[in-house]
Amino acid sequence: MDIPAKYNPSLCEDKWYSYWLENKIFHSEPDEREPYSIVIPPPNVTGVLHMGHMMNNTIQDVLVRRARMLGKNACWVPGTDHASIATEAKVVARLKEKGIEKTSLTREQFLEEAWKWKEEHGGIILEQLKKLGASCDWDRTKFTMDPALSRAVINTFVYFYKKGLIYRGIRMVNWDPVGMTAVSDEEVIHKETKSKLYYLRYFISDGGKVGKDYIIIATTRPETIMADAAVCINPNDERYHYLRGKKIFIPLINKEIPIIEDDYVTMDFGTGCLKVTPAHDINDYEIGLRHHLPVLDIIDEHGRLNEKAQILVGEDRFVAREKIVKMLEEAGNLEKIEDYLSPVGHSERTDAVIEPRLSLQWFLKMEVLAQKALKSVEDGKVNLIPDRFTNTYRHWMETVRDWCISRQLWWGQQIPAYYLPNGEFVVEATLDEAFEAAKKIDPNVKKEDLKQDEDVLDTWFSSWLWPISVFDADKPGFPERKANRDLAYYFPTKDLITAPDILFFWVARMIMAADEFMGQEPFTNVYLTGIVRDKLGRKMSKTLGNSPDPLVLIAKYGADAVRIGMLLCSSAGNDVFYDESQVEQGRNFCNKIWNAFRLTRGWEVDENAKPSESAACAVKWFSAKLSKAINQMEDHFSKFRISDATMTIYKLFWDEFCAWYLEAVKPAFGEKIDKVTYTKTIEFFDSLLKLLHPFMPFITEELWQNMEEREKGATIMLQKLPKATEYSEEDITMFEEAAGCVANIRNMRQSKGISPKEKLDLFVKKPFVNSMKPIIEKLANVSKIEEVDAFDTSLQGVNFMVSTTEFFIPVKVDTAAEIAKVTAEIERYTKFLASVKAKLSNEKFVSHAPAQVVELEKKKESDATEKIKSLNELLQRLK
RNA sequence: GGGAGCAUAGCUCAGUUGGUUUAGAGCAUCUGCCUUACAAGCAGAGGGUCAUAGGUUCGACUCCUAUUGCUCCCACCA
Repeated sequence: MDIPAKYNPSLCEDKWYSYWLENKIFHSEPDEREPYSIVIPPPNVTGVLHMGHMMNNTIQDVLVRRARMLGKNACWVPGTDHASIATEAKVVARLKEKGIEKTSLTREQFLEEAWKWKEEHGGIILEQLKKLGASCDWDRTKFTMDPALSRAVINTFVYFYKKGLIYRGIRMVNWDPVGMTAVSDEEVIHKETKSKLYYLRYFISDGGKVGKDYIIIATTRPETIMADAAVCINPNDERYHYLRGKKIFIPLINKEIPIIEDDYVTMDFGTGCLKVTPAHDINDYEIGLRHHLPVLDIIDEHGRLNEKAQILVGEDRFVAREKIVKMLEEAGNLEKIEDYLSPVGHSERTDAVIEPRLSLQWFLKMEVLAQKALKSVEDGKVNLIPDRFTNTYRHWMETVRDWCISRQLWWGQQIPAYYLPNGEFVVEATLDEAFEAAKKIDPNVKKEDLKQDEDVLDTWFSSWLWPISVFDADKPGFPERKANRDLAYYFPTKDLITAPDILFFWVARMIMAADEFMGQEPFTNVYLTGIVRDKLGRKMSKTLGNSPDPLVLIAKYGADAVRIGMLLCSSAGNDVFYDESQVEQGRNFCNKIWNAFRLTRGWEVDENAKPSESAACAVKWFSAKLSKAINQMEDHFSKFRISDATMTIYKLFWDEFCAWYLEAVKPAFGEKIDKVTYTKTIEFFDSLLKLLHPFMPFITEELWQNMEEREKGATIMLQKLPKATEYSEEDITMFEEAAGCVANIRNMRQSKGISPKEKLDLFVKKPFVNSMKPIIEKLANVSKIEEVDAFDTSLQGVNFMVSTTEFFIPVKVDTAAEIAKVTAEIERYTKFLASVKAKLSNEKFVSHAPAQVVELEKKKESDATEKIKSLNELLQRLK
């Protein structure tokens, strides 16, 4: 035998992946079969594979491969997301390393750099997915900034603008001073942050001069006092009624501002006095609107104080905070400082502290879109798995605010709004169309006078079209897509596998877009995977350095092992605690499969021999077991219980097929195996490999190809998954009884130090009806099974019971130990019997419980009574 | 502050309309085996008052209430 004893994944993974690619097995074209389509959640184009991707894509691959083997036309569309903020930040950083500032480049020059970066790094993550075995249709690989996809985005913008859902306005937005752009509410992460509450003295104006009296105002942001427009008190706060109509001075700059009254102020928080800074706080902005306060913006786009601040100009807001506190202290305006824990908004992408900032942005009205998207889920047209996410989904959809879709970046789809010299604008997909439209406003306008909006669109404004746009790429029209063959065939997709943290960012918005443009849901099931955490429960992250490199893992253990490791610990919606031992388990499993193959491969077949009795039994039993497992797996898959399905096939292969079946059919040393059993075994093995294939594509292909001579281009990938047949449950229970008997005998051998090689006699009390007796003989190494009415009391030996059948093996025993064991057994059963009897003597139980439950208890009673009786007899004999 | 979820063996989790469960699995642990497919293996064993306290019920891991601990989401008290 020339097969090595250990499976070496590196010898077959690349080989078979190339084979699949060469034979275009992942590629799908519409045909008469039922489609099964999945779109990949597009990873960031500049990203690298992390454990979350591994988990996510393994599950997708399992589903796709399974669908393919069920005879469906499976299509898994891969691609990447341009991720505007993240990518732009990386490009800016790279330029900086070269000593180039973004501001020194033109938009075109910058974009050239960005595309270069994309070409260099964009494919990395997809190449990594190939190592995992992902059976994506690579010919359909898309990028959210591909010309056709970008066109779709622009057309969508124009469409919503003309529908009146997109508007432009000055609003307080979440400003990311590092990314130098506005971000949407969803991109702001609130973190509990340790900060300080500063109590400042504001002196009351005495006829335009700084008076002697002061009030104390608590603030977390002393650096913004220069932008204060008023001090606000609650109208019901009698403590401050004396301030009505008075004015007050801002410390340091001595600017006089009014005292105003508003219900917004909480009397018992801080001092009950609130400094109102309309330009730098969303609430203050709203108070300002109510009281017509001036808005003074003293922080620039970098988060630094500008000249309007008068002091500390050019200082970063946090530096300014430190400095101004000192200045206030020196000036006698600082009362005290308290530690304070408060939620502070951070940018999802850059982690910068968000600065509320007034700016001119584009918004999409969400109310109606959200209502419809909520209905899709509530009506069950989209199933969230697990369904408890429906609650959070509903909450979000009911409280959603308008979506800020403009970003002050260059990397992305530029907003198709064109400004006329007079400040008016038109929204059209192209400059030519815009020119036509502009002429209607101003007949004298020249094309070159039109200036396109500088901003780009939020990345999610392109990814929400993903399940539509990936099929539409060869058609210029959007939303004119009726005639698109691929879209008509593959849309809607079936399942979406993604992480719960982008349920709102992405999933909800895809539902909105699909409803708007396709009039139906973009997918039926949304399977939300857990977040992969380390053993300590921390989220895997680059900064913590606790995320293993998936490629290193694959190199070390093999892709199949990594996949099994991920699958075994993945239950929907629950966080996943990753530990390398799971991958190790996967590797061991590969090895087990490999060695089972080596065994069958090494058998020599005797064409004329008849199957042994034990082999015949094993075949009968295993075919029943196989069918049962197939049914169980189908059930698990229908409920997205992927880890259970994995465990079902894992145990079927290892515990049933290897540990019992192969042992039962294995010919004695030096002997050949009969043809019938051999053929059956290979058939079973073939079925098992097919069932395993979606989980472990590489090793199964390798072994399947080696089982027999295959045609050119043949692959296990396209074989039909075995179907369950009618089977007898009795064959299974009979076998289990026999196996129980074998286990008892093995146990006895071990405790008595009897070698497995030593043949034993086995006596059993009549009647012993079991069709699997030969299994006992072979696997327990029993020379004969003799049925008797009563055991020979003159023989010393060991008794044991399986279910209610009594067995006896004559061997030398330690009588005292045996007595102790039996006594303990009797005690245990007596206790159990007592509890059953108590139940049965309870009239209420007998009258209320269903008949079959009562019957069951009665059976337990009689069984236990029986057992105690024979145990007592045994005890007598021992004595 | 509001909402959701979780708590079962050392670890990770099943337990699917409350009764075939005297609570299961995998891993880990321990014991014995280099048995001619596999020591990445084989054969066995031990290990849980199902977070706590009540309640409903003939019967509760399962349903209800409260408490404790953890996690996540949402939220403009300076």
